[in-house]
Amino acid sequence: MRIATWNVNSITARLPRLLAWLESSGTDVLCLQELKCSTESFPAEALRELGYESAVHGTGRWNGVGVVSRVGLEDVVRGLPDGPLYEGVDEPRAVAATCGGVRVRSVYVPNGREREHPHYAYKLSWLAALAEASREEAAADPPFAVLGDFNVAPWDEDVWDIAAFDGATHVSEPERAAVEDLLGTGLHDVVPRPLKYDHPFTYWDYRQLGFPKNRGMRIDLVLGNDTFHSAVKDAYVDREERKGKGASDHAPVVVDLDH
DNA sequence: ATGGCCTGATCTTCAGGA
Repeated sequence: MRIATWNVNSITARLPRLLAWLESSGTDVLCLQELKCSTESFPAEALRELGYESAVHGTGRWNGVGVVSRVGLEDVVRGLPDGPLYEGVDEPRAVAATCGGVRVRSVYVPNGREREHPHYAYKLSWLAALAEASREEAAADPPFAVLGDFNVAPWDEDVWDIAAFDGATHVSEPERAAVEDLLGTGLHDVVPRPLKYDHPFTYWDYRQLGFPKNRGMRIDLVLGNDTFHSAVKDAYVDREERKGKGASDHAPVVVDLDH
């Protein structure tokens, strides 16, 4: 089974590339983030024509997550139990489903903006709620993984130049500790292969020639429990999908499972 | 060949992204 995660930065803007990529990559299950659409306006019919079912949690302009699968889609859960609100709003940042016997949770972790910003405290609370929501399935036997845009680079090597991130979000100790706590529930960081250069970055800023200069970050993660991790045959970042006109600023992370 | 931001909405400017 081939499972992937991809922050598409608008499903509407990315639809032609998404449909082509699903076919060319042979992906069975895809976790999506930053749909930037409502559940009602998600292009479920176009995906159905390719043989994929969809589970979507979106409210409009911001955020939005989904799971699409051609190997079944059951037991959909939208949101996080006891997830924090931001400015009184329960934002669509998580959706879980069971696809072909594998439980997946697609997540779009809050950005945090600045360390002093209320969004940063929200980010830490959201990650804590994610750990609680995942605790049971992480420790259980059936294959389970949390996949998505974590907006945290777990290690200094996961950004192109740690010196450029002095005082920034995404690399701070509390954010990394929150991801470490999530791993502590029984999950393993499935680090993908880069297809070029020496580090598997998954995001490159649109600005200032970020991609051509390989100024990237590894912030899209696949965290799998023991059963999931043991079944991993291969994992890589499909950087080809970051190329050219009409690309998302994130590349898909692809995992092949012996399952 | 990978090229100096992109997306959607409050829509000709702006918030948000990371």
